[in-house]
Amino acid sequence: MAAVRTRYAPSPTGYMHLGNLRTGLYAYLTAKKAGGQFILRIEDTDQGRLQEGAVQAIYDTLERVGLRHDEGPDVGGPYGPYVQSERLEIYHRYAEELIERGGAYRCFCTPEETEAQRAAARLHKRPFKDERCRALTPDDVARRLASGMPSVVRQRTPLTGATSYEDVVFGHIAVDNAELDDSVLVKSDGFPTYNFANVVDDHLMRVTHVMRGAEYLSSTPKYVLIYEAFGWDVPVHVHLPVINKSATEKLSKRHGDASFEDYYNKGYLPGAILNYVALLGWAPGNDEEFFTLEELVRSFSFDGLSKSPSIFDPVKLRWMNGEYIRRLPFAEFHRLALHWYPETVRECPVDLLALSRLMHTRTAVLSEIPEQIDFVAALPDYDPALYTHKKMKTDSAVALRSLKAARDALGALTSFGHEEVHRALEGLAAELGVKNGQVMYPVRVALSGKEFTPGGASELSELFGRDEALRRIDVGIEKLSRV
RNA sequence: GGCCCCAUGGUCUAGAGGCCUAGGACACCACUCUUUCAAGGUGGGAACACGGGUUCGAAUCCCGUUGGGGCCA
Repeated sequence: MAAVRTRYAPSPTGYMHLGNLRTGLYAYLTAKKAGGQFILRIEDTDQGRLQEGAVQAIYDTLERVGLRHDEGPDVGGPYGPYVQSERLEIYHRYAEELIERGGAYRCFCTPEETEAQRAAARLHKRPFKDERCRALTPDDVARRLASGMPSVVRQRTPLTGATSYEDVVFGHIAVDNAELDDSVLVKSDGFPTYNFANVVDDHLMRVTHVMRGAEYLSSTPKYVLIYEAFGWDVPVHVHLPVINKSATEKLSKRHGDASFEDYYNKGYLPGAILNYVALLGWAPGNDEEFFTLEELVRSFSFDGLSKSPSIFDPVKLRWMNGEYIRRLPFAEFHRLALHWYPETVRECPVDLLALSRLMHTRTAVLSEIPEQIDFVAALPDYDPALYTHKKMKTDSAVALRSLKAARDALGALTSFGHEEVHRALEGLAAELGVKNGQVMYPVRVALSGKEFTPGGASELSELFGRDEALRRIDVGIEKLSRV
């Protein structure tokens, strides 16, 4: 049996949405699991929808998630070109051959005429087959062509019989040929449609497993007919369940939905995104849910693919990203976090490593870092009402007393590590006969001006160092004195 | 509308006739740890769409209904 070859064939029409990425991932896994080749092909025949920079975005995304293609526009390969707009000659040649073989015909109808036939077909509840152009003799065609009449190439779908194929995930799919429309294969501008280009390219590029979204499930019989008309082997088909945004909406790149770029730019790790997306529509058969790309290659199997569409859950992605971040070696987390520390924080005298240590378990998404540390470079102005906290049993009087005592206690420390500070504050609470929180909470608020912070009073004290810590406590004392 | 496909908690899913008192994960709730918030630990609520068959036995097989999705318009 020939080596397994799969292809990922995105259209450069915008950012890469996650469902698309997952299709690429599964194609990659299928090829690599079998030691075969993974091909990248750019499907840019829909010239109207091309987007500037979209091809680059495809390269960048594949690179970031580690899906390396063996053949493609940038790396070359024996079956190029790998960009459809550069293959026009090839499509024309095969279109002619298909016409000769009876699998297609030239249609000279104007859009109006076609629409009229369509309407008539609809009225009779029949699929659209262009009876007039189907009946044209070779001479008629030659004459019209010579006179410069514009034309398209249409698939000649059989009037009788049935066409079927075995889909790996959906099983036996069959349709009556009489139900099929004669769709356009080559447009009047000379560009092929997906319907034609995908078949020609997959065959010429020796693709063994065609993997694509389930939305193609019901048009695949038409493609099978084309393979058969050419006398080509029909590749294995693997249709993947679609990923929806909600029960009623699907993920669309037009709405700027879940695109890889969006998540990547927000500080999601490529590995986490890929891992999450791998599990939408595929399950390993056990309870594992963390996989590196290599592990996916090992575990992946068609058996685990599901048939029903799934809904993309950003909340679970966020959780998974948090897990990935927590599992990062500390040095690696620090390196990543640094990019998200504002200039003011990077330039202030706090120990950034200590800050990162506080942030490591508290970061689910990198982009959420700035707001969590917005009190570090400068103490924000805050409402002294913060000092009143029911659960901590503090009010302004308790807080004021604690802060004053803490000021003295901390001022006397010779070492300002968080353990020393913690011990000192604990001792202070005992001395004052109050609960730990009645001292800790006000100190933490004074240090940060915030209700919630990464780390508590002692960690923040160490972070700021004695001078800054005492200064902030003084500000708190002053605020409370004015209440 | 025609054709194709799908159907386990809110979500992702395990389950390929008895192992199911339906398992895991996210989310949610409670408790715990505790110097706030996270993280961690413990516990909890929550599903086989419905109706018929087949079978000693069905989430698992068959048919229908309902619901959802896709393709062609």
